[in-house]
Amino acid sequence: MDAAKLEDVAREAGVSLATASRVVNGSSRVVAEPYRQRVLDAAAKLDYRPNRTAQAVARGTSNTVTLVVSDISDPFFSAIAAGVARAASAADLVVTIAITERDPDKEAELVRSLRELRPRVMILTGSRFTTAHPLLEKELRGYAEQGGRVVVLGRNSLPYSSLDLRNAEAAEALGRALADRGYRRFLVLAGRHDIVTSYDRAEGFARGAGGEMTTVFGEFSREGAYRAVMGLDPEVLGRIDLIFAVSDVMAVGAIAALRERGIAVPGQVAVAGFDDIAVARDVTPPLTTVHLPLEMVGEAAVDLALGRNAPAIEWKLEIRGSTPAR
Amino acid sequence: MDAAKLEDVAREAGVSLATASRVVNGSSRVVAEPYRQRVLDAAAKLDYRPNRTAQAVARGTSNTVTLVVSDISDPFFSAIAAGVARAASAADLVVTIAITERDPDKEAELVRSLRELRPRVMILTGSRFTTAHPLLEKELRGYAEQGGRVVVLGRNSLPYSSLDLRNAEAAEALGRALADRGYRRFLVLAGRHDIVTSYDRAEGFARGAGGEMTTVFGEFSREGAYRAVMGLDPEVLGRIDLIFAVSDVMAVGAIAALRERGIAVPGQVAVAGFDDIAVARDVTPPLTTVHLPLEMVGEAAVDLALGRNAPAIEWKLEIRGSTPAR
DNA sequence: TTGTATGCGTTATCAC
DNA sequence: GTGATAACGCATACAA
Repeated sequence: MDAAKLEDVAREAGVSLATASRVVNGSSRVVAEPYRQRVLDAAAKLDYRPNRTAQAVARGTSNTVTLVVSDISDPFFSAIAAGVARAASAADLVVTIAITERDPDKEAELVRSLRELRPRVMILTGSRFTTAHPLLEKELRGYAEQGGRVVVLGRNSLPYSSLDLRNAEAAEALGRALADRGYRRFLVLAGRHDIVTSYDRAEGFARGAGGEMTTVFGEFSREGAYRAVMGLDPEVLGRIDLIFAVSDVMAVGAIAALRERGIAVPGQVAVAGFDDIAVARDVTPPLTTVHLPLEMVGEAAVDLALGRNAPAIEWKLEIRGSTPAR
Repeated sequence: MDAAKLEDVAREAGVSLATASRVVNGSSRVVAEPYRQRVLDAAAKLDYRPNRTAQAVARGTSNTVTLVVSDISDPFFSAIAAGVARAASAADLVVTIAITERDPDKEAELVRSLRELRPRVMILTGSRFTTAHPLLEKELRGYAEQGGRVVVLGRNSLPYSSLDLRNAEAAEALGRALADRGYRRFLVLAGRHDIVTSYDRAEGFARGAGGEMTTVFGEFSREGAYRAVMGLDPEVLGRIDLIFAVSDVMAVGAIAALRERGIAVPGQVAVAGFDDIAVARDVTPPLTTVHLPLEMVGEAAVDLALGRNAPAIEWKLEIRGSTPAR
């Protein structure tokens, strides 16, 4: 048995297709009460469900928000996704997700093919890169020209609504706080420097912390950080008193590597991260980090896309056991 | 400027709409080379992108897979989502996510409204309940009757493809292994007993472990477990030597509570979990658990939905530092 | 093999 | 206020 269509409802109610459409989609509110009730009854009786894809074609736009993330199993992104999902649900929007695997080319390709879905909104949360990407820019421009709303997370030079997490400012405050606690010789564990988020956090931290600063690069993931720290020269490790990883995920990898190398945390080397993902409180010692209200970030992204004014995103220092005063 | 439509491509190439359609969607492969090339050129020149929603209307079905999860920020679900996303991407399917917040009624309501999108596939990963849910069953039945493919994760009595994680079997093996290591007095930290997954794991564990068994119920989350353990009678805590939490997320909450209460882990009370989410290796001590290949589970769900035969899901014991031999 | 014509389920523009 | 009817963008019988 096929699904009941609007035509069936109209026939059952003894009204025209147009009238039936008016009452079930509630656009133009002008429908006389007796007719209105008959249509509603017919729809209920037939268990009518509108076909959203058909609506999208007729209206020229869908009720979809597309969320582009680097990796949905990364707690940073899944927390944001939770916020997007909640806000979208409240606005009666459907969320589609797409994974870039941290590949700028793949991201551009995704945006390109996702346009085919005619989403109302596209939210880009994967890290921005310092290098321009012509294809991405072209696709976004085309999408926006055709009425799509774009929201980009993080500092960027794209001409769309953007949600700045003020990474540099927060990292600077963290660096200052750790310097105040007596740390002097730092290792910054960064992602690639063409990742804006990584660059801003590393640079901000250095500015705030002062002192000696060594920078090491690794993949922007737990394993990348783990490998980077495992590969560190013992001489370097002996010289530093704190590792600042540009994300909690990386900090966790760094701690694992330090342990594996027999280096006491925070006794010999302290560790700090960024994001305050759930694990930050559950590792031992609890991780000093910068708290970001990630779910709220996701909600704010949807708000922005819908043209509402989004709440400001406020970061907050979380000084925990991984960086005792010394 | 509006997007180029198929009609524009056809006109530009000097062929009919039908011919243009045939070459760009690749269905019936029969199109003479010269025409074919002209259409391709025209499409490229106009930067033509098919309108997926219109295709969905015309074809009567979309290229969408809908993923229903309890909470996307829970690592269990986000790992599965990563697998679903990967497999879907490979099959040229788009993934939409929906969040139930662990509410059976909301789940049913979601399924109901998600049907409006006419997805090809619906994957239900939220935990099954032992109590029947008429609305959910009605919606799923209707969806399936209209050609939709349903895949349900976990043991269940729903008449659709299902992916059994063999929770009871694995939990039993874990219980046996821990008994072999000398543990005798157990506390099982379970979710509600009408959650099939929780019930199976608790029951299987008890069967394998033998010995004394106390069962405590909490919300199926980190906070729920934390609260449950914080509320535990000291006398009970003094009597047990191991807590088995039915998920790693709960185990982590339990460990936090034990620490807060000043109880040494694993010195006074050992802890074991289930799932082997990423954090399991990063907490201290590393968590003994049952490894599930969660991303593979997600991929297998898509395989099943597409009528391919999915690889078997193999669990594996991971005995770690949280349960030393005694 | 190609083109014509019709249909997919809705919305929206008209007259009435 | 209501009802024909033409879009919306594409797929596909059927005829040529």
